[in-house]
Amino acid sequence: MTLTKKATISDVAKLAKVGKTSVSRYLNGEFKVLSEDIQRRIKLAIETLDYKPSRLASGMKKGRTKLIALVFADLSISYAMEIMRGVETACRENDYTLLVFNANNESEQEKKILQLLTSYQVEGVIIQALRTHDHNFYDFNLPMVSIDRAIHGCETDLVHLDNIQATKLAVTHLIENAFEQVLFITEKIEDIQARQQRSETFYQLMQSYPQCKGEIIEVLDISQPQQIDPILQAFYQSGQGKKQAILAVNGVATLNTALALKRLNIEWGRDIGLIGFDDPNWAAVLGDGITTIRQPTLDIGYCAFELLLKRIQGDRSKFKTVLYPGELIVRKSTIL
Amino acid sequence: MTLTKKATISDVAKLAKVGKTSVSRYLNGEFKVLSEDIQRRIKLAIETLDYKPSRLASGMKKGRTKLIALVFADLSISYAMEIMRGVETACRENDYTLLVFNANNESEQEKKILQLLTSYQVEGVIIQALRTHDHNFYDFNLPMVSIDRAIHGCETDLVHLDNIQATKLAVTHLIENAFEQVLFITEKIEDIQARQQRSETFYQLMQSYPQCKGEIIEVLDISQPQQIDPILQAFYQSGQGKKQAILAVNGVATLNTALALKRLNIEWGRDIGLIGFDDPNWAAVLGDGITTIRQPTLDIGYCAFELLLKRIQGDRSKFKTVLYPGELIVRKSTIL
DNA sequence: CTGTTAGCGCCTTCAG
DNA sequence: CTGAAGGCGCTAACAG
Repeated sequence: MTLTKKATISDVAKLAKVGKTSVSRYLNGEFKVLSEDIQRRIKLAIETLDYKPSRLASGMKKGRTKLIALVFADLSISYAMEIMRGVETACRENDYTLLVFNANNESEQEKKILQLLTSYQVEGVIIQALRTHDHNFYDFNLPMVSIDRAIHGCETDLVHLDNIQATKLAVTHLIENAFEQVLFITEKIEDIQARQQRSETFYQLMQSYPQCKGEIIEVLDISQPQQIDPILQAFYQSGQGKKQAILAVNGVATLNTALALKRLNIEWGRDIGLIGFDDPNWAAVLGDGITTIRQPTLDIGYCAFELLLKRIQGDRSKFKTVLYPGELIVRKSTIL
Repeated sequence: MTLTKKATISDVAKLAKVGKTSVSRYLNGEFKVLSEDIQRRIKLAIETLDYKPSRLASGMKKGRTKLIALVFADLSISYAMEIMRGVETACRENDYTLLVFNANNESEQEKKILQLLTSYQVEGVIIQALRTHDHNFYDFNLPMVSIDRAIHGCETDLVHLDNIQATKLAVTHLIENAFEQVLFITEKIEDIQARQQRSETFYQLMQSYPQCKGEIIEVLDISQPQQIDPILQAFYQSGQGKKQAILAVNGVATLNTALALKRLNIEWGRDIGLIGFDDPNWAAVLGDGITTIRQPTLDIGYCAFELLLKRIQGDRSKFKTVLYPGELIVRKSTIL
């Protein structure tokens, strides 16, 4: 219930009748160089004063703020949230604190954020970059690890889903279930690595299965019915009794595809197959469940932090790319 | 591409051939007290040195770190995410930076977090407290606004859904649609305010409608089928031709209720009515859509920040509670 | 208008 | 083992 000013290290020192240095040492766990007696007195003083060391001050002095930043291209997708949970968990376990930023899909914003980071002397950054950026990442002298996408012209550790393996999983599943015509539907690919890899892998894999025809459609705004409905309709009508499926590039695409199918009165799991990347919590309950390829998002976030921590601690080894395998979650939507 | 040490205010001052004070003033926008000439020189120096002021240092000096904290009881629910987006947006617009914490439903953790906050000298806190806490919030001398739940023994500004109005919305809708038996299903209420208010309001409202029988069921772990399935089954069987509906206390409850109904082969929108608080993105696509009461989550987050900012800026007025009205989103699940 | 002087709270020599 | 002195980068008086 201290209404008094916040206690400082000097207050503690005074009360414990020791030098500030000893208190500082105590705070930093250098117990071997402190007599039992002094430790006890300091401990007591700290408790009675309810003293909390200022990380600002110590951070300024040592340059170690115990702050890391997490920068998202778009915070509004549930995927970002899941990643964040992983990072947050790792932070908590390692006594780091998380600054969260949302570039909001604006390059200008992303740039500003990066500036801010140096202002706060964060020790490192985990970033899901906005495509291949236009501003310079490379004059950015901070430990950094990327998630999802490599940053052009700026080598970093990188962690993301093994898109090739994951796509293979999806395609194999479709082939095994005797689908004869598959539409890969994706948002504007731009230079977003996951979308590129998934669509390319899809394209290449389909070559090896003559019994099944693959097709890729890139939609500008996947949430616009007028853009997506006719495409799906046309695809469906082109089926002519063939067994058809749709593969959606991510959670958003899956949801919007499902919505469109509803509007068109095409039922997945009966009229058509549906499978999507990401495994949002609603996937199990849409219709009789939608088959998905799940990403280990928590692990990805956690791993990103671990890589970052190593860099912060001085790891100078070659940049790593950590790929996490996807997991196929089979549900009714692909069992026609 | 500066590989050289980070520039400091002194470097700028030296290069611009002015005093540090002038640079400081420049940085703080006190242009009226600076000659054009000096301003120009400073500007130039800052640019050539790529100087970025350290918020740590200035924060330490002025006590204004431009940092605020957002503390969640549970970061894993999508509701938290949406709130966060609102807060983040407000932060961005006001040049504040967001520290995000997850108490992870552990009181111990929440306590630690609060400690940390003072370490970083955050200027304020937005908190979704863990129930009525066991540790002391009130010796916590920081601007603070709560979301969702009031904090027992610690008055703060508070912003959340108008649960009374929202519940009324739901009940009225059900009555208007001639339901005769309604089950309110909720997770363990404990002392979580939203759950209390919703269930109590439900209970009271039902008194005024003799034509409709209300019932409240509190489930310990709503995601456990063995806990929820038999309850729903029993309720359904007790119907005897009456028009029945289920009202779920939040998004999680809605989802789990839907899952259970699926398992029990009871179809919402046909066999039974279903309506839930919160409006998660999947609500529109579960079955033919689930009727919901939507919370303006973005606004709630945004508003929380605004209230906090006022407090930070010295507002000492009486504590406010801001209630946001819910919005009824009618879908097929309540149109039998 | 401008610069000098003290610190903010802490950590790091460097002598005891 | 311990403490005094100096300084991290910045700002707030106080002089000029």
